[in-house]
Formats: sequence, structure tokens, C-alpha cells
Amino acid sequence: MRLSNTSQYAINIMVAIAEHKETKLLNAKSISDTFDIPYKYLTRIMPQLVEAKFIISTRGREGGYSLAKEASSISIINILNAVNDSLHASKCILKPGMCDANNKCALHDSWMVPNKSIKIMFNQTTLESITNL
Amino acid sequence: MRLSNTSQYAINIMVAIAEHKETKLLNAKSISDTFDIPYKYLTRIMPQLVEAKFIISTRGREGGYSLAKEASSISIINILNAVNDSLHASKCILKPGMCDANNKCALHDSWMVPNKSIKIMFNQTTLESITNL
DNA sequence: ATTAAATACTACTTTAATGTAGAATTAAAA
DNA sequence: TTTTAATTCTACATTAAAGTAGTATTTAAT
Repeated sequence: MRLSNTSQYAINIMVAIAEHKETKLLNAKSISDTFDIPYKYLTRIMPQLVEAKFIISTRGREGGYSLAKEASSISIINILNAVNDSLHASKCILKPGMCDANNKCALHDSWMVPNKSIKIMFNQTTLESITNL
Repeated sequence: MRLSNTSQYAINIMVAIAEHKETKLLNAKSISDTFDIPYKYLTRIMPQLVEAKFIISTRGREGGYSLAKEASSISIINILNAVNDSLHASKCILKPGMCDANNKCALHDSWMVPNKSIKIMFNQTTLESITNL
């Protein structure tokens, strides 16, 4: 029951950029150092977050990253979706696909309770709510 | 946010054995067929469940598996522990280790709510509660 | 006794996630 | 204008999980 490294990295990256309040842009090296994210791996995640329109990248010397929109408008689920193909959120916990009502997996009903809690958390938690602004 | 294939397999296997109420023992082939678990992979999981004292194996012709104890005494968390080295249950969602109170990861507090719900479910859900007995 | 049907053991292969390397591109500073 | 510091792109390497194969062992049925 875990989040992939890539997802963990992405969330930490977004938090770092949201919290960065200096005039100089925050660059990949700093983020890599702060969270012990392998630099070369991080620099492959960054373009995905740019592509998702969460951050703006500025290339060249003195370049780096900054938020592209309000921290309050970016929730954890958005970040997860940007780096994972899908969160598996709607998938069943005991089989590859989804359970249908007639043919439920053994944990289907039991899992609904924590799964709902997870979904609510990922949906309602925004960058604003978890950063020191 | 997912359970490993091995964990999923183990839970399905235990449910199948718990629900099996014929005089003939339930064998690996049947379980493999029922849940589309690769036979050879399944036969490497079985000894772990035997080792954990959840099931009894009977070798040789007409052999198979049966529950070693009451279905009510085996909870999901027990099964997960038997096949995973650790469930990561106590680990933090955004870093390899555990957060300490002073140095929390960004999602630490937010994660506590769903995490508690997951723990309760895995601890309180027993084979008895999810099988048709 | 022999055969058949089952579990158990050991080693190997494949796959997807993760991590690494190097070169290209960009743009400010010197 | 050259250098430097940054992002981006593409390809390759490593690792751990998942899957496969073959053989040994066990035991009931024949």
C-alpha cells in the first residue's frame, strides 16, 4: 500500500516550488538536494509538471521553476494524475480491473471505507493547505 | 496507491481456502485457475502461507491445502505480513523512512486520516468477515 | 511396485520502475 | 562574443517484482 517514488517526488517538488518565495527562481539542483531526489531522475519529472501547466520553467542561466497558478487550485490528485498514467483510484484492490456489482472481489466492500477516505484526502488537499505560506 | 500483486494473490488464495468446504482438499491448480494467478508463481507463495501457519499443506496425490486455524483468527494484516517483508504501514507516505514529530513530510497530517482507516480495515477484517461461510 | 498427481525447492528470465549519462538547447552574465 | 548555468531530450543501465522452468519429493491409487 504505497505511492510510487515518482509520485512522492512530484508532490515534494510541487511543495518546494509553492513554498519558494525568493526572487531568484528555484532550480532543479536545489530541489534535488533538499529531498534527496536523484538529479537526473528529477529532471525527467520536471517537464511533466510543466506540461501539466502546474509550473513554468525558465531555461538558461538564472533559470528555474515557479508556480504557474494558485497553490489553492492544485490538489494532490492533480499532481498524481500528472505523473502517473492513472492513480488506480477507481480500480479494485484485489484484481487488475474494476469490480462490478455482481462479481465483487473479497475485499470490495471493506475497501470502500478507507478508499473513500483516501480519495477525499487526495482531492481536497491542495498545495495551499499543506505549505507554509 | 496499490497493493502488490503478491499481496493481492495471497488474500485471494486465503479466501479460496477458507471458503472451500468439500471433503477433497483444494489444490494449487484450482486456485490458480479461479483467480488467474500464474501457477508457478502461486506455488511459490503457498509455502509462505504454510510457514505462517495459516494453512496446512498435504503433499502427494489427492493433496492440497486447508485452513490451519479459525477463519475468524486470520486478519488481512496477518496475510500481508506473511508475504511482504513489511507493509510499509508505519512508514511515511512521502519519504523512505518515518516522519518524526519535528520534521514532518508535507502530507504527514493529511495522510493520518485515511491511513488510520486503512489500518483499521486491515486489522479488523478477518477471513471470516469476508467469506461466505 | 509402478504410476499419477500433488507440493516444494532452486535457478533462471522477463518486465516495469527507477536511476544514470551525455549531448543539445537556452539565455543571462562576464 | 564567449562562458556559464540552467532546462530538455534521448538513450542506456540497474534493480526489484513478477513470472517461468525443471527437477525433486511425497503419497494415494492402480
